[in-house]
Amino acid sequence: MTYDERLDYLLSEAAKIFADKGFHSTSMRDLSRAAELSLAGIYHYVKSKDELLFHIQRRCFTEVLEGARAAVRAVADPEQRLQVFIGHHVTFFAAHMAEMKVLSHEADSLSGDHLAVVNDLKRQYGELLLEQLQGVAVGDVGSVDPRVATYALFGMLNWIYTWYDPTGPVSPDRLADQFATIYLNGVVAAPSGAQT
Amino acid sequence: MTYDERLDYLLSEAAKIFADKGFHSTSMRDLSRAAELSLAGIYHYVKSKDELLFHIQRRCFTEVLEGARAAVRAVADPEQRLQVFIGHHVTFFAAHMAEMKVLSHEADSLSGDHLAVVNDLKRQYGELLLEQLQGVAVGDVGSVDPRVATYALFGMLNWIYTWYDPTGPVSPDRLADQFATIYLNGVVAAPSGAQT
DNA sequence: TTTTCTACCGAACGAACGTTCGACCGCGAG
DNA sequence: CTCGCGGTCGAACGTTCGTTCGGTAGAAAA
Repeated sequence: MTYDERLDYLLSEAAKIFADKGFHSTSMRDLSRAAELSLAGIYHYVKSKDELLFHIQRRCFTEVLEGARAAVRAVADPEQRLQVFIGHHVTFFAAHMAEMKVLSHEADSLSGDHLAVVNDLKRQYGELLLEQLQGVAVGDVGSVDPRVATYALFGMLNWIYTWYDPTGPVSPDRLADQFATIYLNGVVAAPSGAQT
Repeated sequence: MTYDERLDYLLSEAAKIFADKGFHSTSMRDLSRAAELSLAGIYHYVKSKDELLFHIQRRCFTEVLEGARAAVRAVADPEQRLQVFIGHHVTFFAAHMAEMKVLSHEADSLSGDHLAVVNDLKRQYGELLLEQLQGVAVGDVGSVDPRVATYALFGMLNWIYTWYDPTGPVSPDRLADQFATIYLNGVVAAPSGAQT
């Protein structure tokens, strides 16, 4: 096992435990057990517990950001772009539950430079969504603040770590479709007739 | 100051600190400082740190549940009921930010009986929303699972603790309206014409 | 006046925490 | 062969944690 593989393994095991018990309730001893590495051995790969969380968050956020950029680049229609953004987020979330839960739930367990870096990624991701939102008219004649619409969607999307089971009856693809339907057209049946 | 007032004060100060630093990062010494009570004195009012969190969560959840029940009882139209439910949740959230953040963010910091009691309240609250949803047709001809629709709304609503400032430019009432618009009719402008 | 009880506190306890230290081992370079 | 170094470890460090214990002050009850 190379150095990089070992680090990967440590990070992914750590993500699982952080997701399960929370960052602050996880001890370095828990991690050493799960990563099959001595307590002291962990410090050969990371400087501190905080840095470990930082690595997990930055890596995951970078990946989801780049994935989303690539996904929306592939289609032209604004409404479809928004759909694709949602689809990518949900699918990625379902495929990386532990890391994404850590990203969503431990958003302010970091501080200082670490927090600043992650917050900058968050800003970029939010702006990417905002751009997609500008393509579709928001609400009935602009009565909805785009920033509110952004946070509303992220809430819907990120909340899934509290309840969703990717192996349950609702597949990630179907979940994505349903979220897109709700967010784009609402929960109330269209007033009969006209629908895409 | 009576016993009950003292306990209230302790609970509300504790809620603020839990909201600020998280449950596990808050020490009993932090609480004793904020509540102007000695460390040992706290244990005259609660049996443990866990019980303290439990009191905060149960009290807040009971209040929001009863408030929501009263709110939807007051109107008859199904669509308006849903609107009222959303309005109540947002307004209550904005008025009790600390407690509601603790409720949302420390959902599984409890265990055993305490967790079971809070989860039961959560179940009731979810069912109340589900009942409101049954009044309006969900999605275009039932393509959306009501359970998914429920979680989607709760995500939108509860996520506000991560970004919303009730004293900022968007008032709680306006936020509620915008959430209702998005959730009921979607973010895409209606295909021209017909709108309630 | 004496007793009882409620509210409260200082000091301490044992456990668990994140981190560090010094040493050991196997391996490629010299 | 031996030297140095990257990877690993057991043991310990100092600190902080949640909780408990024995006791005090003061008001109410006797």
